[in-house]
Amino acid sequence: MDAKTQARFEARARILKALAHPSRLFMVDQLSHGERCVCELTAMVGSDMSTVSKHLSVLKSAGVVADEKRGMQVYYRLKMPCVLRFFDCVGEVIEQSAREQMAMANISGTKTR
Amino acid sequence: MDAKTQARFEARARILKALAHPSRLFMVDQLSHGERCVCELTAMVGSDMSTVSKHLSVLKSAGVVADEKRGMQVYYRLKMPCVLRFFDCVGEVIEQSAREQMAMANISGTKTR
DNA sequence: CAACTATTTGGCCAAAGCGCCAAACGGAAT
DNA sequence: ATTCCGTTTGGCGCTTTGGCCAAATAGTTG
Repeated sequence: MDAKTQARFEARARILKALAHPSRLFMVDQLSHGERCVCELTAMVGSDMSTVSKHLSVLKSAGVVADEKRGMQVYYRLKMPCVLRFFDCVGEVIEQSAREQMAMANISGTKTR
Repeated sequence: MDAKTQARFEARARILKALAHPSRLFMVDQLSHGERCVCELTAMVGSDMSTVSKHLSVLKSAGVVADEKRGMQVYYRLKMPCVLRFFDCVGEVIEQSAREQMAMANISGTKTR
């Protein structure tokens, strides 16, 4: 794997890594319905505001969201709505896995994984 | 965020986390061209075979790839080709970010990030 | 069976990620 | 100017990840 290829996949991995957290996915999902301020997201996610803020900054530096201070709050919005397409495929993977585990359980009493 | 929602996003995050590593993305990309055995992937990636094997097992338990032992080797194949669609969007994000950084650099000598 | 090959597993260690708390910041209101 | 509010940043423990090595496995070949 030459340096250029390496770099390309590292860049891709950075984006995916930014998305790879339940709270962050949830926030992306919320932002797909329109912009939200940190306080709204904090209330929805249910963790400390500092935690939420850090999650948002991860998404921001990955280029997935953008922020804008307006009045007293900071509003975040989804910058790359195409990330929503991920969810379709991810959903498929999950359902497929679920189906297979069912099938496995039926064929034998063998425990999956 | 109720428990059900929580669970849904955790499941999604697991998949993305499995993909969120340069070597694993590279392997997924390779597998999109057809199945490969561990030794082939090891040669391409350039790390220890044990490392590659562990990466593959991460992808496998996420349900992204499947393995099959044939002859002396274990062949892995892409189980959910839809993950390839991720790359398009990820590419967009990267290009978009690059463009913005360029613009930033032009407007002022301000350092980005 | 012994030697070999391809792969997986366990162990170790360094590095990264996560969540909370407390402190710093910046703008708004009094 | 002081206080207040929403937000970000720093720091600290804790868990997880990643990569190498060495050892265990499994199937093959001589």
